[in-house]
Amino acid sequence: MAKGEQTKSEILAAAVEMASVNGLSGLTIGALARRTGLSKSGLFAHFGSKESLQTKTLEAAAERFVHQVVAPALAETAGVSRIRALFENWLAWGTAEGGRAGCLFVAASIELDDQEGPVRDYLVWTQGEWLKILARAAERTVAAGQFQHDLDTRQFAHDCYSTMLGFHHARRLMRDPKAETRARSAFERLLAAASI
Amino acid sequence: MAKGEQTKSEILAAAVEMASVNGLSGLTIGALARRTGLSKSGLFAHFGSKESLQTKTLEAAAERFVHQVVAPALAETAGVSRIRALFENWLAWGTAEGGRAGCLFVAASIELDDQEGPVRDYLVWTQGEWLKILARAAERTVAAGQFQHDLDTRQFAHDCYSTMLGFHHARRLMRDPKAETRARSAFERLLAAASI
DNA sequence: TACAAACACGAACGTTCGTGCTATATTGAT
DNA sequence: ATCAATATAGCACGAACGTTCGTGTTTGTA
Repeated sequence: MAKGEQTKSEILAAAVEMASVNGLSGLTIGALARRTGLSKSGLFAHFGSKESLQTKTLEAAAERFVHQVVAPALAETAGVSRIRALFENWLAWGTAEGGRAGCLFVAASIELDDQEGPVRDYLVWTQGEWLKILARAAERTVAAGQFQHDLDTRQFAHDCYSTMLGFHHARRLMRDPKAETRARSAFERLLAAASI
Repeated sequence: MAKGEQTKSEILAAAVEMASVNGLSGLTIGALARRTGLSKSGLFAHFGSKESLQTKTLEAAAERFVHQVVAPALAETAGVSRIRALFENWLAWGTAEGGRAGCLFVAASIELDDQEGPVRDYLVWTQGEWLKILARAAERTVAAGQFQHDLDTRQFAHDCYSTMLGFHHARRLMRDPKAETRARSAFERLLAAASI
């Protein structure tokens, strides 16, 4: 990896962390430069615009997400156990880094829901992909004979994600010690309702 | 109402709208002054600090929320119909103003989950109250014999709110035309699982 | 070893941020 | 009509914002 790429990926690693805490608009170039030990202009040159930095940060987060949440779950055999893995990995992902920093995508989803532009477009795309991944996992579970054959898999994906969002709220804002218990309880009921 | 109070409540009405779109940190004093036709300093004098403005904005939103969501539901007879009213009113609340402007509390919940301070504290309090309202409505439904007597009402409240958050995501970010259908479907399953 | 390309820096731009002062209107009670 | 209290405007501040520019410093290649 060339020097520039190396630096860029270090910047983006810090950017993902910072944006997870302060949001994408709270991700300022000055603060990011201070944190990475670069000058503002030196850092800026890597991206050309704040908007580009935001998009690249989301891309970097998506790469991590695939690595930490999706890929390990695909290692599980298709069916309920894979769905369980997706769910558990997501909980761990949203809780990572010692409890600090919620899921960047959740934060961005709220921040950008009224802000038109390419950053929003990219976010919508990733979120759509994530829902598709959940739906596809449900389809495979139907095919495996573990879920009802007439299950609305898109609805199932939607309900799963709602549960995750509820967890995020309970855990990060309310600091409810029962957050994980609540989330798992809701998730198990979803599984039960979908199962044969 | 004295002149000052009149102006202040007009400011806060605009502030709630603006913060619903841009978030609490995106609610800037300059933009708010421009919108209300006041000078920056004139507006500022009403609050003394940005933090106070944010808190007062949340308070104003809470007042509206009680008025539009909670109070009408309390007019319904206790039981499933009241819970349904709470749910439907919430959907309408999050969709109000011609589709623009999501729920300010949802936005603030994400924005403030890592930002310590009195604004966060106040938000946590309101969200706790909201969850209590849902739980209490469930308790009354149990007492009315419409829900199972051993229902975990706090869990029920949590699951309801998760469904609302899922709706918010589907509707505002994804612009899913089926958002309401999906939300109602999930909600009806919740009701069914809790019912006798 | 020379040289071009890639990389990073410091300084400054214009704008907006929140927040103070001080003075002037506007208001409500006497 | 007078006067004190309240309400708003004007102006200025230091800091931070994203961005641009010109200039060095590394780096890989010829």
